[in-house]
Amino acid sequence: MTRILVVDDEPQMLRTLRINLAARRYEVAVAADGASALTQAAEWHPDLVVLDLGLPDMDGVDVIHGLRGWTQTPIVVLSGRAGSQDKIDALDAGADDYVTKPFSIEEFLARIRAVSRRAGTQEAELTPVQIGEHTVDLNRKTVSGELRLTPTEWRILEILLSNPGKLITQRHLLSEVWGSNYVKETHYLRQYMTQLRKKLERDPAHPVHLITEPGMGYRYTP
Amino acid sequence: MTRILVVDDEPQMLRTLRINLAARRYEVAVAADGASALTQAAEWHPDLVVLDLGLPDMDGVDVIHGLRGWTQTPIVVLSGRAGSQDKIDALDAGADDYVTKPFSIEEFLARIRAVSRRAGTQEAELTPVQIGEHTVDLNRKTVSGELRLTPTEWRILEILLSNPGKLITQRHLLSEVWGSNYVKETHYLRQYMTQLRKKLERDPAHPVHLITEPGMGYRYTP
DNA sequence: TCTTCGCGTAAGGATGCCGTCAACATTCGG
DNA sequence: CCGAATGTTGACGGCATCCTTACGCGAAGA
Repeated sequence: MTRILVVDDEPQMLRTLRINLAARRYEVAVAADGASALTQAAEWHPDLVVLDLGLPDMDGVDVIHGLRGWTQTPIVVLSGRAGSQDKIDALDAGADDYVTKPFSIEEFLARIRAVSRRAGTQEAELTPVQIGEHTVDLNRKTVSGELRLTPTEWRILEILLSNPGKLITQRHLLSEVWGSNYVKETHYLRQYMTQLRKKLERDPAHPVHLITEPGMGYRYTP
Repeated sequence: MTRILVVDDEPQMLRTLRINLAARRYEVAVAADGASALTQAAEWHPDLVVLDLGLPDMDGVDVIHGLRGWTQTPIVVLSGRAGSQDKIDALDAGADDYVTKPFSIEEFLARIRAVSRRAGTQEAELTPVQIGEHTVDLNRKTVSGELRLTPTEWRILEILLSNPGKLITQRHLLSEVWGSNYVKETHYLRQYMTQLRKKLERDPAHPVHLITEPGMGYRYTP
């Protein structure tokens, strides 16, 4: 399910967007100012951000810069200002589309689809993955054999499994799962990797699929 | 250089767009109707298509479908029709953005940049490199044949392989890998070059790809 | 021929990282 | 309000990687 973060300070607009997006089966989170938008995005990792430029605490373009510092998540800007310079600034800062109020909700949804279609090459239905004697289905978040994984375990596994054979640096894992302030806390990873191996590997002491690359990171090998 | 195909039947508009795009160092080709647009696109393989919906010979949405049948090239639609249903149809057919006339040329250019920026992020993959009988993939940090390299080995190899044929001075390697305070410690390099050759070269005593240039530095020759 | 210098190779000790166990804090559902 | 599941933190032994030292070799020059 596509996760959308809606950033707007007008309760009326927030309500309208949330209802319409939820009706289309999007998973929606909201933020009312720039600061909480940035923290929300870092924690929740939305697939798309809808951003109103008229925020109370900071300039909308700065919010775009803040997001683009670490993520390529599509950004659709909403704005009451129709001036072309505003559009140019927002688009060049890294926004993917710019919609001026008032707008048709149907057009807005079509633009959401267009933008996330272009971004969503990864969304192409991941096939279930075999790890030892277990089958992991990332789409349905299920593991064969009465096994249950915790949310954090899923987030780690998701990153590793969707890049088969590729080395994922500790830095990347930590910043994706815990946020960029936790880049040094490598013992988190050690902790959860042992958990995952205990649950998934046939012989947790000699892992075959969840491999450590000393000094660098971890790797899933099929 | 980015290649843009402009499809429009009004000579005035064609002229304006071509001049403005050329001034921004885009390479421009033009087409005046849907049929020639499709053949032009097939022959010329543009990086982006600017498409006016009001063509004389066929419906604009059909042109989009025709393009989307074989290419993912970004499409920016121009249209005089501001109706939201037109936008929805075009976007859902596969267009990436929709601009209504009249429009600011600067805004239009910003949207061109935004769309082609998003399309460009999907590429940028380094191709694996052959060394003797081994294949080295810098992206995934893998070597064919159950071989594993240490972090320092990777950092050295990364510098050498991304400059094929070029001489890399000892000074440069040392300062990149160990820092500028270690510029004199050339024995570090000897140590690690031996290791790399042992792991990668067919005959480590007579290297073919990881070459020493006495007194200067090292070189990777494909 | 002898000397000097830079390079390649080998082996051993030091360091830092990793895996693991265990305790504590926090969250969540009943 | 309580208990269980999850997340966080600390401690410690083992081991891979890195650094260091030592020595042999060959090329260039005196």
